[in-house]
Amino acid sequence: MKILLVEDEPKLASFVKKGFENEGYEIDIAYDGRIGQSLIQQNRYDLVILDVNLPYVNGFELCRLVRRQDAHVPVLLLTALDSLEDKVTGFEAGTDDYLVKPFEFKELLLRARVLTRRHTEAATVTPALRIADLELNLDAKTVSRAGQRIDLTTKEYALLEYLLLNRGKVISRVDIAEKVWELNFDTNTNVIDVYVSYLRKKLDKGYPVKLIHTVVGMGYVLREG
Amino acid sequence: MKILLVEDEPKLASFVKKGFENEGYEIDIAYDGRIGQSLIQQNRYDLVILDVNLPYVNGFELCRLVRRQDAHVPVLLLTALDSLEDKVTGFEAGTDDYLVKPFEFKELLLRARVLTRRHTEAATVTPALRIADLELNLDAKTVSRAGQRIDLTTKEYALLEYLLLNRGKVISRVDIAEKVWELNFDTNTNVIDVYVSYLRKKLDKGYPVKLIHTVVGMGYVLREG
DNA sequence: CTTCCACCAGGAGTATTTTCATGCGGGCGG
DNA sequence: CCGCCCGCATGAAAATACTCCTGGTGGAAG
Repeated sequence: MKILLVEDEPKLASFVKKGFENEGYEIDIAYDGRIGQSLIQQNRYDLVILDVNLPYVNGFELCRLVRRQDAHVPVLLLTALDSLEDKVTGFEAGTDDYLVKPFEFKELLLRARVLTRRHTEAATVTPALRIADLELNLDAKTVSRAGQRIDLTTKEYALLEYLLLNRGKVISRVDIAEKVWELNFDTNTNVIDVYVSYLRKKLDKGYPVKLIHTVVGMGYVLREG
Repeated sequence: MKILLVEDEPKLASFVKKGFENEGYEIDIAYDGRIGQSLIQQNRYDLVILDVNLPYVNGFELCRLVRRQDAHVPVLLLTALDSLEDKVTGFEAGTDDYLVKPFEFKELLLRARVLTRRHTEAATVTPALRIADLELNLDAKTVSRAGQRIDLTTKEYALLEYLLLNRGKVISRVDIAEKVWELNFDTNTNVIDVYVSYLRKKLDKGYPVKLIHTVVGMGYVLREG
């Protein structure tokens, strides 16, 4: 989530910057309207926070400019001017919110969250299982180690997913047979061993740190080192 | 443009009502939380304005209720409580804006406009779906690759749209059957395979980068490379 | 009547899954 | 100490499952 703050008071700017950074936002600062303008043109922000009183180009102007360029970036005006007139000007310039100084940072954060909410909603959250540098994407059904994509077959994937869900625990062959192969009775097959071997070939081969470990007489376990 | 105002102070309510009506809005009033709740359930509003201190069901509760029902209606909380705590509660309940009494009507109007604007924009502006150089226009129902227009039949389009909405995710045949063909039962048909084949011929043939990929035993996925 | 679309069926070609056979190594009894 | 057995690993073949394409049918639309 990337924010642009255009604010000429250095103290306030750095205070706000720190606050957002603590919340995991990435934030750029411009100390005057002209710099703000060029940053807006060069970057894609998720939110623009503008002070109104700025050198060279004021916040209202800047807001209009943003709207002419890209109607979708949310804008929040931040100003000491509490008069209704100014609010009208601000909203007519196309701002999405208007916060009057002095304000508490927490409120700015809350309002910023609302304005950026729809973006995060649109972005699909991809839950990922991981251990060490191995990552398993449940949506894409893909696996990567050290960023390198590894193609697995259905059974290989199912086995790895089960082991990864239980990483750190020793899993018996019986458990694996039930959960991954849906075999409840005892067929004397070594298919599990074979698939563990396949996974080792694809996941551990060539890496100094092995992730799949055999516990003799017990089963298998996924853990680092 | 239809608004619901839930406010137990008759004077303020009728004042606000008149104001909005002068601006061409249609506005319903509920004098307590319970009535508000039932109105929300029966109608489709473009904006809901809630007082926080209400008989029976307070504004925070009502806001949460709205969010549980329909995440998209904009909500504006209107209250005498100026404490940060209450603002936090309000925003956590899912409100889009928070206005402290006493306020000037004009400001309420401005903020209401912003909220409804954002909503209508979001509803009408349909961004094109795309992956790599493939682009699908949801309004025009057209598809192009590398700028070249591609004609698809209705079913082909429906299938592609579904895959593109879920790009990056592996989609099973069962899902496709349900969502695109509306088959919930298991007919042993291979239409899906056939249509994927059609899409491949039209979309991927002749391009070095294939977008439609088969994940054996799982389904299909749209991704680059 | 012709064309286009949606769907079905069968078989070739692949990929995956399973089985089978063999090898390795440690622990144990002789 | 030595050989044997057990549990495990692995390569390769066999069995199976899956996917894809071609060609064809019926029906709707023009």
